[in-house]
Amino acid sequence: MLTTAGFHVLLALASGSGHGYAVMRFVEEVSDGAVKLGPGTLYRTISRLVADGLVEESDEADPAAPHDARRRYYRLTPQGERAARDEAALMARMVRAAREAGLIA
Amino acid sequence: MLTTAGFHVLLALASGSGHGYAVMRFVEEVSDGAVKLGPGTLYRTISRLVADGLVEESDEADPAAPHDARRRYYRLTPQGERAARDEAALMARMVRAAREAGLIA
DNA sequence: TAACGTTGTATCCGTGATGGATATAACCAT
DNA sequence: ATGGTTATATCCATCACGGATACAACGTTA
Repeated sequence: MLTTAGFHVLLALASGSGHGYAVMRFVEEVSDGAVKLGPGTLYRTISRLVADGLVEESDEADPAAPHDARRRYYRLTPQGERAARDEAALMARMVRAAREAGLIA
Repeated sequence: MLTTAGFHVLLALASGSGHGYAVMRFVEEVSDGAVKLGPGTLYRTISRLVADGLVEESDEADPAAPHDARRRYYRLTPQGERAARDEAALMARMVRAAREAGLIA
C-alpha cells in the first residue's frame, strides 16, 4: 500500500502539479492547511516513487510558466496512475464507511 | 495528524467494533481485503490512541455476544470522535480532489 | 476428553517513513 | 544590491510499520 505522503504526491501530480514545490503547495491547499509536506518528506517520497516506477522525471516544462532552471518536472507513469486510482477508490470506501458511521454528512 | 492505522482504528470503533480483534476484521472487510492490520500494528496503535486520550477502555461488553474473558473493549472519547470526524472530512476532500483529477468516477 | 482451528491479546525486532533543521542557490521585485 | 520567495537536497533523531512469535481461551466435533 502507498504511504500517506506517497498518495498525496501522486494526487498532486495527477492534478497537474508538475514539480516538487508545486506538489507541496497543492497538498497544503487541497487539505486546507491540515497537511504540510516538509522538504524532507517531499523529496524523499518523490525519489521513492521514481525508484518504484510510479513516477518519472520529465524534460517538458510547463509552457505557461516562465522558465526556471531549478525546477525538476515529474509525471505519473501508467503504473503510477493505476496505483493512484486504486488508492483513491480505497479512500472513497473509507469515506463511505465514515458517512455510514455518522462521522460526516 | 493521525496515522493511517490510527484512523482505521477510530473508524472501526465509531462503527461499533468494540474490541481489538473486531477492529482487525472490520478494517479488512471495509477495505475489501486491501488493508490488513497485523497484531503488532493493531495493539500498538490502540495503546497509543489510549495514551493520547482518543480512545478509552470500557468495562461494558457487547450484550449481544457470548461472554469472552479474553476480550478488551474500547470506545471513542469525545476527543477521539472529534479527531475521527476531522480526519474523515480531510479524507473526503482528498477523494473530491481525486474525482476532479479524473482518477475515480 | 482430546484434538483442532479460530479467536483474542501481547511483545519483539528489523526496516522503513516521518518531521524538522540545515544548506544552498536561483528567481523576482524594489 | 538587498531581501523575500521559490526550489531542491540531505542529515538525523524519532516514530511507526509489518511480520514473526508466543500464549491462551473459546467452540466444535470426533
